[in-house]
Amino acid sequence: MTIEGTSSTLNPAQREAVEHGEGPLLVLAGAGSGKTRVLTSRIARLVELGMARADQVLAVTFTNKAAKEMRERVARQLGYEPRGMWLGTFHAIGARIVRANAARVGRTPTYTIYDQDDTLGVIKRLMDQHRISTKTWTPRLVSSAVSEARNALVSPAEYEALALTPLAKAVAPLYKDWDAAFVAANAVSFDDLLWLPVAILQANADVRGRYQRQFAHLLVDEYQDTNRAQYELIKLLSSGAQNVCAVGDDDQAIYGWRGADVRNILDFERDFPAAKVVRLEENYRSIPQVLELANVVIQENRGRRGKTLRATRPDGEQVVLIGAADDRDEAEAILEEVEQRRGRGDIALGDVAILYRTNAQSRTFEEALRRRGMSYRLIGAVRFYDRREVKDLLAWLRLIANPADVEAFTRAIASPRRGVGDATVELLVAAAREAGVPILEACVNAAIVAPARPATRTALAAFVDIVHRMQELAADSTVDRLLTALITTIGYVESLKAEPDADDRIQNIGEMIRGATEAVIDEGGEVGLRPLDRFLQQATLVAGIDQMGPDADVITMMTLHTAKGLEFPMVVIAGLEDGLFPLSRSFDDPEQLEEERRLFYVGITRAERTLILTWARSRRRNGELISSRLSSFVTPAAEKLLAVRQTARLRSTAQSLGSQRGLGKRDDWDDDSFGSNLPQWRPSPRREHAVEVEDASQDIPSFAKGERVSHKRFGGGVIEALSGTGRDAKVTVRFDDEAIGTKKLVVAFAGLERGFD
DNA sequence: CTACTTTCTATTTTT
DNA sequence: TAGAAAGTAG
Repeated sequence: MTIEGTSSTLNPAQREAVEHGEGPLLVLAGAGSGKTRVLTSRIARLVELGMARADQVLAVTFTNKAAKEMRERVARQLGYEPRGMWLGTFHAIGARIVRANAARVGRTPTYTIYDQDDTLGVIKRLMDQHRISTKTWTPRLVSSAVSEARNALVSPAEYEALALTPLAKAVAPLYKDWDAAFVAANAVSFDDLLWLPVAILQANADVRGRYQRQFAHLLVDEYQDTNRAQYELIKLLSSGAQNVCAVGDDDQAIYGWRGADVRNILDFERDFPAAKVVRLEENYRSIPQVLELANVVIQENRGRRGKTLRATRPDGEQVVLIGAADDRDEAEAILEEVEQRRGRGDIALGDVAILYRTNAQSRTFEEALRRRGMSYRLIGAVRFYDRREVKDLLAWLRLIANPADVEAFTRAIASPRRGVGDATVELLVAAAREAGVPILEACVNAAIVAPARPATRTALAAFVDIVHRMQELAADSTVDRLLTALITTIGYVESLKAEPDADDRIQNIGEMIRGATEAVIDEGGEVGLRPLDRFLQQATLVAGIDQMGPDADVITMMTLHTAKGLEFPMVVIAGLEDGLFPLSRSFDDPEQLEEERRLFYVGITRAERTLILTWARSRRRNGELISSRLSSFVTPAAEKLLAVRQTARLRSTAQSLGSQRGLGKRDDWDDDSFGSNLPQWRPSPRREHAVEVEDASQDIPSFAKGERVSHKRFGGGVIEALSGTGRDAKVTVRFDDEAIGTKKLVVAFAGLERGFD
C-alpha cells in the first residue's frame, strides 16, 4: 500500500502548480493525478527558494497520517527536516491556536478535548438541567444539531432567532448554555476546535495580525471537504497576501453530512479573485478499464465542475461484478477471487483492500477470513483509544491533567468501582457547577459532601488523594511511568481479571504504555507542552486511519470513507445493493444520492490493476434478513464495462426462486448450512436479469394518504404523504400535538397503528 | 452501592 | 443484533 503519486518527474500541469508564485491557486486534482506530489514539491520549492521559511508555511491535511507522510516527503525533497512548519489536520492546528490563546476563551493551556462520547455526556446533563426528556429528542440528535450549527458558524443567539422546528426550539436553550458547560470543565468539543479559533481571530485584531504575518503561504488539501468554519479559518489566516493553495476534487466530496460544503471549491475563484486554476486530469494510478468505469459512474452527477480522467497506464483486466446469494456467500466469493489471483502469483495479500459502505459489514468478512486462516487488518472500526480499558485509563490521566474535566471524573471514579455510585456523582457534578468549582475540588468540599454517607465521603477522599499523588508524579515523570504507577495504585489490572476477555484487555494496556513511551520521545514542534498534555491530545485526535501501521502482507479492510487518498493493486467494493450502497436514506434527497455516488467513485479510483464489485441478493442487517437487488449505481452503461458473474449459490437459488415466484417466501433460501461446498466459478459472460425479486412488502403495513394513525410516542396523526416502497417506505404524518408537528417516518420502524391512540 | 437481568430501540460515513 | 437504559435483588 502506498499513498498516491509515484511518478518521478512532473508533467506540465503539475509543474505549473508547483512553480506558481504568489497569489491564490486552485489545483483541481483528479483521483490518482499526483496531487500529493504537487503539494510536497510546492512546499519544498517555497522553502528552497526562500519564498517562505519553514515556520511560515501552514499546510492542512485531512488526516494525521497524511500530515506525517507529507512531512516526510518534504523532508526527503529538502534534504532536511522542515522544523517549525505547521503541518497537520484542521483540528490539530485549531487545537494549537486554542492552546496558545486559551485565556481568551476561558480555558487554560491544559484544556481537554472532548470526543463524541464526552460531548454526548455534556448534552445529557444539559438536557437533564433543562428538563428535556432524552426520549423526545435523543442526545445524538441534539448533538448533531449543535454540531451543524457550530460548523456553519451559527452562534447560540443566532440559532435561537432562527429556531423554527420543534427540535431547534428545544436545542436553542441548550446551545445557549453550551459554552458555559465546556468552560466549567476546561474542555472543548471537536467542533469547537474549529469554532474557537475562528472566534479568537475574529475578536482579536492583535492575534489575527500576528498569525497573518506569520503565515506567508497556506496550503489546503482535500479542499472539497472543508466546511464553513474551516473555510472561514483559512480566510482569516490568509487575508493579506492571499497565498492560498487549495487542492481538491469536487468529484470526491464525501463529507457533506459533516457540514462540508462543495461550494467552497466550486466558488474558489469568487472568494479568491484572480486565482489561478490548474487541472490535473492525467491519472497515473489505474488501468483504463477502471478509469472508464469511474468516468461513466460520475457522469451521472450534475453540479460538478466536470473533468475526465485520462489513463496513462496500459490496458489491463476487465472490472468484475459478482452477484452472490447472501453476505456470507459474497465474502467467500471475494476470498476465492483473492486466492486464485494469489495462486497465479498476480498479487500478494498486502495488495488487497476490501471496501464497504458500513462498518457492520466487516464482520462477515472477518469470520470468513478466520475460517480460511487468512490474515487481515481492520482499519478504523474500533479505534484503539476507543477501547473501554484504554478509555478508562485515559479518563484518569485526563483528570490528573485537568481537575475540572467532568466527563473524565465520572468515568474514572467508576473504573474500577470504588464505593461511589451514580447518585453521588450526579450530586457532585451539579454542586460543582453551582459553586463554580472544579469537580475534583467539589469531592473534598465540606459543604458539598455533607449530605453523603460517611462511607461515601471516605471513598471520595481516598479517590482525590490518589489523583493528587498522581498529579505530583506527573510534574516530573514521563507519561509511561505515570501510567504504570497509576495502574498499580488503582489496581486496574486486577479489576479486569474477572472479565471474559481479560487477556486482550491487559494486552491493550501494555500497548498503551508503549504508546505513552513514544509520546515522550516525539517532540512534534510545539514547545512548552507537557508530555502528558501532548499524549492526551494525540489520543483524542487520532483517526482510525492514522493507526494503520507499516505495510504488512495482510488483507486490508475499511470503509469507503476511510479509503480516501489510498490506493491498492486490488480493490474489492462489496455490498453494491440498493439500500446499502446507496444507503436507503439517501434516496429521498438528490444531493445525498450524488454524494453516495461520489463515494462509489472514490472507491473505484482506489484500484490500480484489479477491481471487483460484489453484491448479495440477501443480507443479514441488524438482526434481520433483507433481500435486495443490484445497486442502481451499476447502470446499464456501467454494466457494459463489466465482466458479470454469479456464485454457484446465487445461480441455484435464482432458479428455485424462479419456480416459486410470487409465493413470497424469502427466508427459506438463506439458512441452509454452508459447510464444504465453497462457491465454484463458472465463467458466465452475462448476468441473467431474471433474478429480479421485487416485493419486500409483506410484514410491512401499507397506509393511504389521509388515513388516521397513531404512534407510540407521538400520539395520533394523519398521513399527509407517502414515499418509497418496501422496507424503505416512508410516511409523512402530521401529528395532533403541535409541538411534535409533521414527521417523516420509516414505516418498517415506526410501528404505526391504524386509527386512534 | 453494585451487579445482574430485562427491555427497548435504532439502524451511515468521522475529525 | 447489539448497545444502552431502566429495573431489580442482594
